Amino acid sequence: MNKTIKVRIAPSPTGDPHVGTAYVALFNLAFARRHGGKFILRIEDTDRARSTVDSEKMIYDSLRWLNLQWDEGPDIGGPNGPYRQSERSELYRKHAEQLMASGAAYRCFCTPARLDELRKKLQASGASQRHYDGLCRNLSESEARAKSEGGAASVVRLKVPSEGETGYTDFVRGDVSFQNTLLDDQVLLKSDGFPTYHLANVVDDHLMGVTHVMRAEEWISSTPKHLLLYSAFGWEPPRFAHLPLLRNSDKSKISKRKNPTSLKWYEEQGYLPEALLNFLALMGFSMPDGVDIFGFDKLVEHFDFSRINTTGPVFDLEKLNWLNGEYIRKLKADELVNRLSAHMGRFGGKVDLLSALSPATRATVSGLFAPRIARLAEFPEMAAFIFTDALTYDHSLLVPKKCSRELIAAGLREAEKVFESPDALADHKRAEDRLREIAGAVGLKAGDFFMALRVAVTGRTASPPLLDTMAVLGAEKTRNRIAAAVQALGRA
RNA sequence: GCCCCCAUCGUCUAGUGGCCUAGGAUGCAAGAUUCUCAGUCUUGAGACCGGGGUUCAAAUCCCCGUGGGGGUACCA
Repeated sequence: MNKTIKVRIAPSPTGDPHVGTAYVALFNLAFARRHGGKFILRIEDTDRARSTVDSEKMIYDSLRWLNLQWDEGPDIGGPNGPYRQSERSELYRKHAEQLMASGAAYRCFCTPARLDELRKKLQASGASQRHYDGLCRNLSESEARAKSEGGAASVVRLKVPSEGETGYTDFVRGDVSFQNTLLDDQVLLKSDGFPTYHLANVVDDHLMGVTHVMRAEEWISSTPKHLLLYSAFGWEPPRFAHLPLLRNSDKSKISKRKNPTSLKWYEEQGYLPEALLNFLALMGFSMPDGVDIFGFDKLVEHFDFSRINTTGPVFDLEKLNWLNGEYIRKLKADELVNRLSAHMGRFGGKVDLLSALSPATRATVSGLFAPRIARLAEFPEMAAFIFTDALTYDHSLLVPKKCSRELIAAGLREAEKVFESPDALADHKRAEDRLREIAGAVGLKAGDFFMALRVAVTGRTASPPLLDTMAVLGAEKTRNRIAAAVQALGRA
């Protein structure tokens, strides 16, 4: 009789929603789905100074944006709530008392100053032993009561065995063990009555029925503390798996100084959620067949701890950009329009430029730019010339290198005539042929002439194919722009 | 300082003792396509941290170095 698998992520609502949270959530969710288990979202807001409701809301928003849906959480409830630690204080206090009653924990009255001193002394000596000397361990009940009643501040500490070792088998790393003598008597309850991470975490995971704890590598050295706590309570601990830590290019733990870490940023830049998820999956995980592009369902299908790496992957935006471009190019025409429209409506100028166009033209324009952008946010800037009526020309661009201004002007004037007919662009090939004829007649190389036309029509030297672009604008606008360019040349 | 984790192309990785002359992807370079840019296609350069073992055989197992990272809080 197997217990239902239950996993969780437990972000702290401090600051922007972190890409590392999404990373860990992704693998937790994949594992849960793989085994028909449940995925819990728990908010760890025991740090009262830094936690904010705004930050909590952004966590929901970002995870939803990524479609990392949880089965239980503060916002949707569940059988083992509340799922916000600030609402569970009483629970932690009771459990700490239970530990004191059983003799597994004790009240400690040592001041931060004394602790500091102990730490410094030990560091200086270079010895390998625990920092806290356990002074208050031996306080009698009456002594402790006297101090308490005298108004002395206290914390609750766990009695960590002074011999033996605590170990476990990590699903991704194998056996890991620590000497108990090196582990400090952990603070369980702070002097403000709030639990530390360790206590809250263990109590919650147990009470919520968490069977597998999948978290980042930075928690490895906390694991023995947690194991000791489970044992102090007489509880069966969950199984642990420590995921590699995302890194900056200098291999240090990913940080916002050196990398964009806010999920909001990725959304604003126009990374597709499915592309970001795919990229995150690539960080430390690989498919049996080696493919790089795969969706969440494929990750679920092939998820296995043996396919997770132990080495911390460097977070490389270049590869994300490539991957995102691949996803953009794979989008169906109407879906691409939807994504671009939604993105423009939400970010940047908050104006959906595409809405000014006919449905058919929207699809055409989107399709023209899809292979040219890596992020949705690049579109409004790159396609701006489509939507504006006032282009400004740079003469040096209008006249390609080694071309004479006169010839260009003459060519443009001829081209202008071509677009006097409303259906001049009905047939791209015919229109292109006519322009080539003009180039030849005026004495310009076709390439140079097309470049001049491109600048005249778009104001820039890089654009989608000229005739496609002109067709989107229509004959009239095309002609007007060419005329404007001729004028601009005249003024030069 | 002490404890723990880790180590294959610049980067993400495949590799679980012989299929390895180390594979793929990205990035880079070159070429093709071409009205520019992008895309697409083709080609190229590019790695087993070092030293000892074990073995007929080691990128793969063991040990020692070295390097990197994380932890060492009344943060999480």
